[in-house]
Amino acid sequence: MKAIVDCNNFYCSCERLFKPWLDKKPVVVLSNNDGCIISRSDEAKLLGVEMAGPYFMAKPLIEKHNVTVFSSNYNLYGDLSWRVMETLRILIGKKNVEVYSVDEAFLDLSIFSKEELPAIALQIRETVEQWTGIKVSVGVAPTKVLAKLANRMSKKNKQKTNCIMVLDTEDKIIQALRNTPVGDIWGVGYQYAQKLKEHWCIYDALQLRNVNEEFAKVHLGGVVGARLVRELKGIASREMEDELVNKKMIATTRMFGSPVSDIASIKEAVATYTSRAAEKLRRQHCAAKVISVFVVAKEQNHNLTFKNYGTISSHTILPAATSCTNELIKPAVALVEKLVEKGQFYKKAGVMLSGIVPDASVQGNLFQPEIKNNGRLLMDMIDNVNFSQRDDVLKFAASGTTRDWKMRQELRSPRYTTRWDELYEIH
DNA sequence: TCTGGGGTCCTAGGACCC
DNA sequence: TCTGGGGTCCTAGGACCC
Repeated sequence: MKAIVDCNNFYCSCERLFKPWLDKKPVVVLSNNDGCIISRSDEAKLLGVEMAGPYFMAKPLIEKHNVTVFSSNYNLYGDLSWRVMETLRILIGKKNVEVYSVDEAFLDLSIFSKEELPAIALQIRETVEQWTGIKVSVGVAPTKVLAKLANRMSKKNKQKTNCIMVLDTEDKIIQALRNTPVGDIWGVGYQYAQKLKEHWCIYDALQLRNVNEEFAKVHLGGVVGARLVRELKGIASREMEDELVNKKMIATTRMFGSPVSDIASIKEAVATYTSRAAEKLRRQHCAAKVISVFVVAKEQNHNLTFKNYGTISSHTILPAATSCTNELIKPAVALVEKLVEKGQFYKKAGVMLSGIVPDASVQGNLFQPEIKNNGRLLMDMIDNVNFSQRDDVLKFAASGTTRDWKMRQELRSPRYTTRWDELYEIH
């Protein structure tokens, strides 16, 4: 059996932890640039504040009901996430925990007997809350997809379920599937849900479970769909994954605080993103062979959908994989030069690193037979200083000093647990 | 001049997730 | 005026090879 542990309204819970007077009060957390709403407390949900809705549209409702609003504070969330995951690792063993996202982890519970599972689930929920202050929900079932489904149910009626749902019999599973709309299954997104309903009158999870694998293969994205249907049937087809797998792509992308047309500013932004991406790369002890840059033009025509419009990108293949910021900034800035048009306003830019290899195995080439790693020592030093002092004490000149393009983040709370000068104080 | 079958590798793009 | 950021996996199709 498998479980998924999911933190309830995670970002909101993190904020409340240090502001207990917000308990039972409506709270929301905004995305970067204070663009849209990415976490809501139960009270905010009840008021009808939409998930992923633009902040400016929800603002009247938010002000009317006195909802407390925060900009996202990823330092805080990241640290609390680590505490939750560490608690899980202590409780059921490092090997049996797969961190799936900042607020979710899968657990392999096959070391326990079926009879023990409800008690184990309860112990997990209580211990995490006691040790970290974060409330979690636990869903238990034979497969990951069914565990996700159980978790969803546990959250639906918290009084009744106590945030725990164990689907350990065929009857319970069938009942659960029947009550789950097809679009709420993990792995069925908007497109597939529409298609299933319109073309084949498949509305709930039980109906989807009863299709044959061929159908799933043809209509739900090949082997992915076939696996999904097997999982619904209770046949585990998404196994626990090894952690510590290195990322195959590393991206740093941001909206600008307001549209920018000045090419020098865009270069600064891209240089800054490159530094950040290179840090991530070094943290996993890797080097990258390909760097891509994209910019997104500001819409000029409101009939166009805001997403994906006006994105242009280009990439450079480096002579040898590297993780040195300076070696990456140079091609990145050259790409900006190539992409950006004079007079055009841009609202977003990003840097992506791919062709990622462990840095122990960096391949030289004919013209650059020997990879000198002096740069790496310098980089480590910079990373250490930036980590122990504060972000970007040391940075490359190309990143600029004024940063007019920086995103808005007007409502961020202190980084209580990761900065000495922002430590929580009791008076 | 015209012509097969089988394979690999790479990239772009689509779908999904939180 | 104002709509996030960071990932994954898979497939189709083109280039190239024997």
